[in-house]
Amino acid sequence: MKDLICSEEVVHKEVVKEVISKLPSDDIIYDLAELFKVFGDSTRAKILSCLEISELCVCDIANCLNMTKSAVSHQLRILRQAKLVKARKSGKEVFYSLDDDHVSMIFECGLKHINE
Amino acid sequence: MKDLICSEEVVHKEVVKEVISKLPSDDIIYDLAELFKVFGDSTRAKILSCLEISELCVCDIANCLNMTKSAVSHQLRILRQAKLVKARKSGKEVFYSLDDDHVSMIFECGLKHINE
DNA sequence: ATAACAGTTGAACAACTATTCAACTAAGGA
DNA sequence: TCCTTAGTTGAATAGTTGTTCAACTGTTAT
Repeated sequence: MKDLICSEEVVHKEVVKEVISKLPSDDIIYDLAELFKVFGDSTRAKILSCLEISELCVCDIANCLNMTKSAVSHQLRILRQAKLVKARKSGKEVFYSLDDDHVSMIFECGLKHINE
Repeated sequence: MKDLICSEEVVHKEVVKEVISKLPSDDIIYDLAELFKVFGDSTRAKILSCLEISELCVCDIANCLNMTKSAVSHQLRILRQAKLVKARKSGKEVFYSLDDDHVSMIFECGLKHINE
């Protein structure tokens, strides 16, 4: 990991120093990236879209997406760990719903960018 | 891909039908996931954070992150393709900056979720 | 011209991730 | 009690992805 020479000009050194001092902490950036990584899979994005419409059990989600319950369950675990969905057990079934309203907000932000 | 039996109850069938009809198109969800995937890597998140502070050349970004120019350049290509950053050539150097203000908005949304 | 530097690019490799499969738990109905 | 269904889980596999390395282009300075 060298190759970091860049120009030895003072201007560059000072800009770099300034940027580094203003940068958010590594932890925050890492957490942010981890959060967006969860949104960054179309299966999970689809699951979240479903849950924006209605609370659903695993089987119904699987039917909506034409996927196996197992595949859906694996993704739900990731969404649960990210605190994006919550589970409610009722008899044999487990109903999932969005854990807070940030999900819709984040989707909205993304859509604004996509629609130029 | 079977295993989709779920209960044969009418209620379930109707909910699934309703959700499917209200779901955004596959294309939109795919594009959304692709966008968030770009944010979902801490190197790229860091680069974007740097550019939120100041326009920077590749070498300076590499110095800020303590990475090689090559690694940074690869990530900048991804950010360019996602239309999140734009490039301006000046002599030997290429200066990068944020392409629009959605980047900051999306970061803000993410932070709100992280801070519970 | 030639040397030095900024940046890009493609191939290779290692690390990660999503889906499948099979085995399992738990709850309800016969 | 036994069978069926809903859901979860771990291991395996196939596909994806980030970094490194080496080679390359283009610009500036000597």
